Amino acid sequence: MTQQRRASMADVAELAGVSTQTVSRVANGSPRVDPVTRARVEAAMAQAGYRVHRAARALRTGRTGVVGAVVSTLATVGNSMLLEAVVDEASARGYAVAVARIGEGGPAEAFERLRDQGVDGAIVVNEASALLRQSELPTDLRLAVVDSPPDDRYAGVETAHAAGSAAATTHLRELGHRVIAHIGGPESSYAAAERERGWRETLAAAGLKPGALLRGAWDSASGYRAGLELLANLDASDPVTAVVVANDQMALGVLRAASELGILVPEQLSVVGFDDVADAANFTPALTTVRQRFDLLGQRAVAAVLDGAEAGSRAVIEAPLVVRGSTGAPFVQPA
Amino acid sequence: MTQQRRASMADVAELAGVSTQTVSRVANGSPRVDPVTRARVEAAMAQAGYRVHRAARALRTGRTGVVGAVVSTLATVGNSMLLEAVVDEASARGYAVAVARIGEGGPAEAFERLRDQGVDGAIVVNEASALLRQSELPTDLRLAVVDSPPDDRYAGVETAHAAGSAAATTHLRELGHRVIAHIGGPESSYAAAERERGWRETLAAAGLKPGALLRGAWDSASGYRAGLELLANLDASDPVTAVVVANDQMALGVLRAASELGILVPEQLSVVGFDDVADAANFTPALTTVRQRFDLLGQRAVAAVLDGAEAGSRAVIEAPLVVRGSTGAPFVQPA
DNA sequence: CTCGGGCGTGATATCGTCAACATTGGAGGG
DNA sequence: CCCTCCAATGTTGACGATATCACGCCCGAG
Repeated sequence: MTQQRRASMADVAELAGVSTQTVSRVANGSPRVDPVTRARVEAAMAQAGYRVHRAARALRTGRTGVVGAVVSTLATVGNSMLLEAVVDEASARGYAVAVARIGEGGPAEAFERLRDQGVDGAIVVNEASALLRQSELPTDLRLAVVDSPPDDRYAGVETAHAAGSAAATTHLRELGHRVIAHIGGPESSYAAAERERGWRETLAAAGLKPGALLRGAWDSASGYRAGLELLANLDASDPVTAVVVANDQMALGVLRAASELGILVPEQLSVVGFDDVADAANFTPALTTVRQRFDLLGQRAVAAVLDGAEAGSRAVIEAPLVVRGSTGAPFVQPA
Repeated sequence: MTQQRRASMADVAELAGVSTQTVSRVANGSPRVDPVTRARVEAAMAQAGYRVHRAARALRTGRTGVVGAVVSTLATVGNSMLLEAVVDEASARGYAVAVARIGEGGPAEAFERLRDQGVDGAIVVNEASALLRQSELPTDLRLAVVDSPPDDRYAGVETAHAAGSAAATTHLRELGHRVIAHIGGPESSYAAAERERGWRETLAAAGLKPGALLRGAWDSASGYRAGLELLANLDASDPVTAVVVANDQMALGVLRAASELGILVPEQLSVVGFDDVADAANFTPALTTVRQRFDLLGQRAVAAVLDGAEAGSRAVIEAPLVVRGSTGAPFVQPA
């Protein structure tokens, strides 16, 4: 099979005995084409192996059919899952996804690359809130930003962090826990702040004093360290019996810390995570956690960009609590 | 600031008092431009905020400046890290990366989307070997495939899986271990097969009989199950004292299994992983493992596509052993 | 002094598609 | 029966860049 020049509309038009304009109409699903003609054109397209030349179309229409995804790193599970969801949704809509990573040049450089590439819009993936503030946001680009504070320069999409965290806290309270601690994410993170708020406000509403508040950096090592610190003085007068952890990886670290200290989960300590990563059900014990619907987040983010959500709008994805084995009623010390 | 039409070469040309062709030459770094003229054109470009219209260029030249990345999932750390490296290297070369995920339609559909998009080449990320066999490979696309068997339809890039695994095995043997087991990855994986081979051949070369061989599915839960099975009959006549695990996540599961069974690592069992994920140094104990250089893999893969490596060529990235706390000399039972 | 050639630059045609307008033919109303 | 109108299709040109060729100019060799 010799490698031919790719077929153009002109080739198809000649094959089908119509004008290129009619081929164009068929290619774009215009209703103003006779069904018989349409069938003939479609047959010719198939025979010629025709496919639209997207660069030519982009040149003519000014739209490229590409959305950008701005990402700081793919090392965290959440970012990767979200990117995957964005790719899936964009693909389903016939769009391509171009990934731009925020590097040493900062977000401005990433946006620069995307604008250069001529994307039709861009999605900013997680944890870019701090970055966005210090940077010039492009005004000529449709922007959807995931998990960042409300801002009328872009359409926002976020998980119901506070509500999810509140559900976790309520779950613990209803089990009978009175001293509920929190291990949060980094201060720069909007998601972390919201999850902390859900915990704090739920306790306040129930008339309970908040337990200890520690912070980690999302990774399991920092969760482990925070866990050790939290559990160090368990024999105080008012010992913690439950902890809401801001993500699953840190919760894994807490489980390890408890295990090393000989503290039984959930008998002596109940632990709730956030994310519901793939392994969460396989932790020891299986982790009670708040599920993030990355698939929905990705869908809504893509929709916001492509369907033209207004800047300043917010879409919030619910985060259901998934109860597993790491939570239970507080252990009552035998008299 | 009113939103202007973006500047074209004609605008810049008029500003600088030259022809569009000269602007084009400056934009493309042609040497045949007088330095004075070049400076004038560059000033005009800056003033007009000019940037090349990539669709127009693509239409004329037939090259889009986009490389595709074909990926089955981003849920595994390795895939994500590799994608990140590919994005970085491609960006540095002025290329964009379009991500196509292998979905229900199989690899053919993913390639279809990329061809549709008009990419200049594509990189197939990890673990696609089984998929590739059953699928029509595009012949009109420059292809670099990571971690798949040699094939003269594409340029291959891979980690030195066997060598890395051999180094791990040798390390254990030199510590004095005689019964060294292996927990491998899925049978469909080329990387898993190579790592198993490194283990097996090293033992054979040393005149040792291979220990038990179990398999997992890369995730920590399957590593945990394999670990439990492996450690179930430790008091046999010839008990295993060390295990080479095919990746870090499964190694984490093994560590948990050992911990639950009260088996001390490394005193009673030495464990080696593969990957050197970010958390590996924070496992309990810190994990001895073989480091995968995803950054180099990504660079070489992009280079293979863009610099035109020949189909059938192979690039191999060395994988150094990182010794930490999970390996030690075998425990000698006191007489 | 003339001629060849390289260098910097410009003019023109073209890539494949689609928007806008033009054309055709037939149906339907007065 | 004619005129209007609309559906179906065609014609033309432009989107922005670059490949190609052509044009002066200057310099050095003969």
